[in-house]
Amino acid sequence: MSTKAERTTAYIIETVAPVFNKHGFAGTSMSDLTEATGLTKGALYGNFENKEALALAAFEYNSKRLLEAIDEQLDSADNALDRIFKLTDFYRSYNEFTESMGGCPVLNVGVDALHNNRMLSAATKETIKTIEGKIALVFEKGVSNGELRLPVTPLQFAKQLFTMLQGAVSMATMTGDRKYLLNTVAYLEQLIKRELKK
Amino acid sequence: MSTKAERTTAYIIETVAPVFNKHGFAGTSMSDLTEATGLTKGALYGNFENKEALALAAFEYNSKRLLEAIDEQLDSADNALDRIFKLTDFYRSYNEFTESMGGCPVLNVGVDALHNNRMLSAATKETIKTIEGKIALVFEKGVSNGELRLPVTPLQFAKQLFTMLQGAVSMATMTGDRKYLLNTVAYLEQLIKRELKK
DNA sequence: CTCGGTATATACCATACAGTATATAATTTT
DNA sequence: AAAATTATATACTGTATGGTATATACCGAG
Repeated sequence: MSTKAERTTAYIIETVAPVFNKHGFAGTSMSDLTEATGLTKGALYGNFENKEALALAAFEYNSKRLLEAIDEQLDSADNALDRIFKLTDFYRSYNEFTESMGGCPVLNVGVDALHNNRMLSAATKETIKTIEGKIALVFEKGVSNGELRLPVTPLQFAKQLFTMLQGAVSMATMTGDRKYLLNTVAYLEQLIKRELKK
Repeated sequence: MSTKAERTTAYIIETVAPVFNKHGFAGTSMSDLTEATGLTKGALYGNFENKEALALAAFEYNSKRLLEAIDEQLDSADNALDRIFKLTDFYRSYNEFTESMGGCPVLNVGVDALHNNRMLSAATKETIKTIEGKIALVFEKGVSNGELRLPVTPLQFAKQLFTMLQGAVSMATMTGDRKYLLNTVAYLEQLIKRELKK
């Protein structure tokens, strides 16, 4: 079993993650975090070197949760097309899924950190690459086993798909209107059926 | 001619706009702004009530510039399809266009302000609505004069188009890779040609 | 159950923050 | 060009900031 200290560290990360994600790095103060956790600065600084390390751990936590959810979708079918459909369908309720994180970590941290924090910005770029890679892999297999055809390379198509999904995420986030997600996914599904099905 | 005071106010807004857009509301300090403008707090507070009023004026300035650029595209052809193509082509170099603003104001402020500033958040929502409306109007005319057909309502299609464009903007911004813009626009152009041309 | 180590709380530091009162300088108006 | 007005600079608040030193409480091993 995990030691008390480890559980405290984990508790801090979980609790702090949505706060950072919602209010950004500069918009989150250490006292916001003591308030959210019910702990004191001594506890926070005993477990993390500084504010940046905390923010990074918080993002990595959210990012990991997202990547695991995406993996779950992409592994829950036995053919490429259905895997992609699982993924697109997942995005229909993406807002609900990311609610406990304080919103989409890729979008929020990606935009917040860009001109403000090198490490956080690099971390979001890495997450984006990882997601695109995961999607591309599914397309690749689908092509190599003759299940589907692509107008461009698998990675290229994966990037295009993810871009459209992130567009919907971005619009749904900014406006608070989930329809952007629903409509985009509906469009993508018919596009995939029409263009990729062999 | 404009009075000196008016010119100072305008100068402050212009100078401050990219700073706010890059670093966000909480990430921008009043001393960042005195530094950027070469003026003192006295001057800033003489022209604006507080930091929030400054940030709002800065966003409105960037937003207006963007809306004018979009109008310019949508007015520079005599048929609906070419107007839309002007717009999509504009997004190929959207990163360059928004560089002097410190990035896309809709994306940056929309994400930054969401959980942090009601007025700024409302202002971005308004800008989004305006842009979608402008695009929808072009589609509407194109339909009513028999130039093109749409699978959904004009506003619905405009929203879908803008969502995809903003997705590319978002990805290009976060990764620093312009290809997201180029590829998305290329895709959109062939989509429009194939689906809307009557 | 007690001791040694570790984790958290408290109290504190220097600095930066948004904002203000007032003095001084610059611009309009007459 | 002087007077009246307005705009900017300076000097200053009180508070919040990230971070630290140290005291205290807690936990786990013996």
